[in-house]
Amino acid sequence: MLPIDDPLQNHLLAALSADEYARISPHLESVPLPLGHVLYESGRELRHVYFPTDSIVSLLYVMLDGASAEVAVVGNEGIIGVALFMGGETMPNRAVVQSAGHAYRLPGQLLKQAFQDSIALQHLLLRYTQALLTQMAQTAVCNRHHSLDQQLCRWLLLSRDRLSSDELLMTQELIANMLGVRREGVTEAAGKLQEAGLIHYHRGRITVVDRAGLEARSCECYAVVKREYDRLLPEIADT
Amino acid sequence: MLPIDDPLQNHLLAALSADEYARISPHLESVPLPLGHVLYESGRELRHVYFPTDSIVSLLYVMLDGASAEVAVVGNEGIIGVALFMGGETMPNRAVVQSAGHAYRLPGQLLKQAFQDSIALQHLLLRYTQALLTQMAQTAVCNRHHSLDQQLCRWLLLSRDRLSSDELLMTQELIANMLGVRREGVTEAAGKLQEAGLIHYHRGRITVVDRAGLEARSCECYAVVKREYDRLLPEIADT
DNA sequence: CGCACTATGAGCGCTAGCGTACAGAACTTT
DNA sequence: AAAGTTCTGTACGCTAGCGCTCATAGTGCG
Repeated sequence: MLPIDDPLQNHLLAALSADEYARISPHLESVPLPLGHVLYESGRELRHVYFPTDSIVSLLYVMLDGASAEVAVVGNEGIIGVALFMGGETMPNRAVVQSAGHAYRLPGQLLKQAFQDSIALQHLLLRYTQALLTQMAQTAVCNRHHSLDQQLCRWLLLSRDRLSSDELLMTQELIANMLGVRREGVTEAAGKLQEAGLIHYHRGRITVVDRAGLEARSCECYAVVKREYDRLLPEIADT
Repeated sequence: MLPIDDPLQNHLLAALSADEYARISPHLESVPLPLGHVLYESGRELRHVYFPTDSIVSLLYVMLDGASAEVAVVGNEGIIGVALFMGGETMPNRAVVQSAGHAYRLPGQLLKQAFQDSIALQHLLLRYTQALLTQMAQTAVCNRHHSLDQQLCRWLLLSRDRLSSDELLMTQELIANMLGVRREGVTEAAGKLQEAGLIHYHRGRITVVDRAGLEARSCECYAVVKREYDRLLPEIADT
């Protein structure tokens, strides 16, 4: 059993060879990620990349009028800050902590260097980025075609997978912000799911009771994304 | 003035150094891309990558029930087949010709090799991929929050930019499929735009009359995406 | 214990876009 | 010229989700 806050809880870090890991591990720094904390602000310079361990971070776009929508979610399977090794340096999305926990961060320069020096790391990060690409594409599709009910199922499953726990600490208000819908809409949809015995929730604490039921009720988007993550990053498949 | 069908009409190819270009140009093969042609089918093996010159290709996800939604659009600023150098080999999106024209294709193996060998090419393609990432993210946001009117404006502008021509050959039916909406909805929205004097259309031929007007009527999504493309790929800025 | 705050529930009118059906107009083929 | 096909316009009832408002029930704190 790993300690509560171990870098290797992050699957990308865990997938590194002993050599690679030895090289960067001295520079890894543990940071607590409180709920709502903004890890990265749209368009800003990226100083560090973050490897979540037991936290979840949402990438969202915030519109001029303040409304927002999540475009992807990152947990211990991934990394925040792909723009660094992709060469763009910045990106137009905010990164917000959606489920409190921890992450390890690494100075951007070090990651860039490692990316150049190690083909294996490069391949790993690029495959992760492709998975992220798929997640974003599927979010677009889901936003277009699927009902709030279905989207909520997808979202709960994505969160559950990334925490490896059936208990999620998040209010309906927060979920509404992520999905870019009304809070009341989430209340209603969540009510139906509870009615159906798939989840149980109470004041900011959601428990997934029937995971298979959620999958059945979700749209295909969840499965498509999960399949791509599993295919592209076999080293992380566990849930 | 470039000849009608010159590889250098593709901005990525044009951005290569003389050396790099000399190395791959013997393997470039011109292919005509008729309207509706499926360049790549979801999940299939990728034999070639395609560099559009005077055509536009849509990446779309096709759902189990047959409904579809575009997740990104690629023209002469880009390349079809990022999954090859990203390491995933396949992706869950179909690539369909949305505006007829031509592209140059290159055997996948050759591109992979070139990607490994040339840092400059690598950086170029990764920056392009990041721009694509932004486009997908913004599509997700747009699908969530913006009206069909606004989305149509965005879409017309994206197409116009990629053709460098005010005349687009596409039916409302086609546009509806891309946007993932009803054909009647497009008829109505396009009617309003024509009413307002921004476009003129007639049986599959749309003319952008007032480009600035379209931008003003579009949501911020168009501008966000355009700004990122211009920033990440300065060598392509022309429109 | 009482008070303030936070999370959830519920109601109501409104609108965008859907599904469907049909009609006319323009272009193509014979 | 006639017939068929493709594209566009119009209409109508329907539903999901919005914006808003207010009520209730837990929770934490002085």
